Amino acid sequence: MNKKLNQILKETFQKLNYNYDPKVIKSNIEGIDFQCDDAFKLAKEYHKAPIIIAEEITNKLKELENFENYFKEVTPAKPGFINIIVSDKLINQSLKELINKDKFGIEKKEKTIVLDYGGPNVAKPLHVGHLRTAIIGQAINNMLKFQGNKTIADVHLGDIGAQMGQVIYGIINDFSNKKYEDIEFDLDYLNVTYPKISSLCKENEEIKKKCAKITKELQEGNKDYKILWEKIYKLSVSDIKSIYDYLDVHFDYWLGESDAYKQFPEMMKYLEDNNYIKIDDGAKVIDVKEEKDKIDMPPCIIQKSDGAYLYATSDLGTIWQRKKDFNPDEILYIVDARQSMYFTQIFRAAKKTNIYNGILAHYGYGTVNGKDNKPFKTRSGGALKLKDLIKEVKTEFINLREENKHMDEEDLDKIVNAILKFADLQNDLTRNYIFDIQKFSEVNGKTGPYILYTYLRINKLLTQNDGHLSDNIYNETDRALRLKLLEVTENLNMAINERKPHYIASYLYELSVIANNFYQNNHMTDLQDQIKNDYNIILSFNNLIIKTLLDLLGIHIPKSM
RNA sequence: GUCUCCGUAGCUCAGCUGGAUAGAGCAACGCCCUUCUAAGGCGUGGGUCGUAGGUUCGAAUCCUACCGGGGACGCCA
Repeated sequence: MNKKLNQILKETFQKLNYNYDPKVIKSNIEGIDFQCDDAFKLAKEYHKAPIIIAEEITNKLKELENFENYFKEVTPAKPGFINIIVSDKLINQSLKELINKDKFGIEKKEKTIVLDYGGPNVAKPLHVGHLRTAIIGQAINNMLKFQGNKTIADVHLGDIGAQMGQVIYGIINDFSNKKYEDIEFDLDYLNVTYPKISSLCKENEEIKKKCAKITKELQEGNKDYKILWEKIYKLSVSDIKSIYDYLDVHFDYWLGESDAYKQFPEMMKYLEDNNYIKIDDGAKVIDVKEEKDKIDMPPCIIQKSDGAYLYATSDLGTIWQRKKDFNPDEILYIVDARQSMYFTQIFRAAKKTNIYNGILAHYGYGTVNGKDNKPFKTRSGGALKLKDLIKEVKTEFINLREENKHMDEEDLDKIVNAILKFADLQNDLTRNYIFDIQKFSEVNGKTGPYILYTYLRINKLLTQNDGHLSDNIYNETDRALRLKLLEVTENLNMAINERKPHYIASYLYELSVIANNFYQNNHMTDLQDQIKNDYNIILSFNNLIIKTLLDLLGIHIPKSM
């Protein structure tokens, strides 16, 4: 509809010899649908008062033969606005077109995009810090897929870092009388051992060194350690997977740093051969300074002076591998914003060395903070485990009211997902947010359950319709709903192009408010056939939108609630 | 210190490619179930958009400075 209006305005501007590409915007003035503010822009160039131009344009518009097809009213206002009330006919025409369009008429794209939104460490449980990246990342993945892109999600496990050496050290100590092959332990053991050794390392330099040695030897391919590594990996990864599954977060590849390590010999040779590497204080670095830099950009260190590889090497190796295996147009990282300078270094290094010349982007999400505005910690000081968070939200929800105690498990889980995800996705991803478990038990107001409830109560009203929408609109709530439905394309485009799921969340909420308003004010019983048919068409379209957009956010609709 | 993100209602947040009277949720108060789910709807109160300048016909939005907060700044990830 906006397109249509823009076009009509453009023609009108041209008739008056104004050379400008006008745009209508949604008006927040009561009773006005759209406004065009471009008379102000023309005022300077043509040396006329904006209001004069606005009047000329409205007068010209009114001369249109088929004016009534498009407008109910067009009026110039005060300093130079042009206020537009569209005709019911235009609304319905636009709605009919939209309903027949594939994917709500969004812009299609066909790129290959790799997404990085996992990053859990093997041997450490998933905690709240992993929640945002998973939820946001999966939503962006869904959005990009919906747009037509081919997406490749890689969990990118931290599977060969310092924590592995520490856990192996712990195991060797606890099972000193057994052969590595015969050692057996379970998840609970792992969950205790890692924090134990990790804190030991902090107070005991000796142990820390031993663990580091194990890590280094593991990275270099020590076969004994590899035996234990595999046992740890199997246990931990299946646990990690089960939680991701619960959250409906999925990855096409379960690669990790250890896979990146496989790229090192080839990559390092390439870097050396092409003279991209400099020795600095005994370490191998890639210089990533640029003239325009406002700060003194440190070089990207890819091999420590003791010969060990580190995080940057592994990320560069991963890019190397992705280029080789997937040849993507873009690689997106949904990672904590605190790493933004680090990513600048990596991206520059990849570009400068011609390892990868496509688009590299870091969508830094804000830190999850506690009420003290410091990164969130539980009372005991650790990070809250995702498993515990989910359990708590679920219990809270079940206890909310009697009916919930009898709800079937599948529906329950869908609602818990909706609560968690919507609470997270309604915030702009780039900003910090205050984590409050209370927030995740909220089911009234701007929440996931509210949207689900809206869908379900409207779904019950739906009966057959013949697919032919009339040109009538029956009342104000009806009109408001139709106008809101028409906004779906614009909102989707914006969300997908900017990779900001919260635009979808907020549109969903606004649509639900209006749909509930409609529900309250229009009873489907005892209506004339024509009206009933029309309502069925717009309500089923309403629910199609809600369902589709919820899907994009990773939220699914329960059978009942 | 430098860079960076941020400061909007009591609390948590939208709005930021400039438009008219700054929006939600929660919390508070009031009203609406003989009619499709009240997990709902309607209404009331609540604001120097951190401060001060600047650009502009017009600034929460753009620019500058300052105040306040988070974060990052070479061998951690």
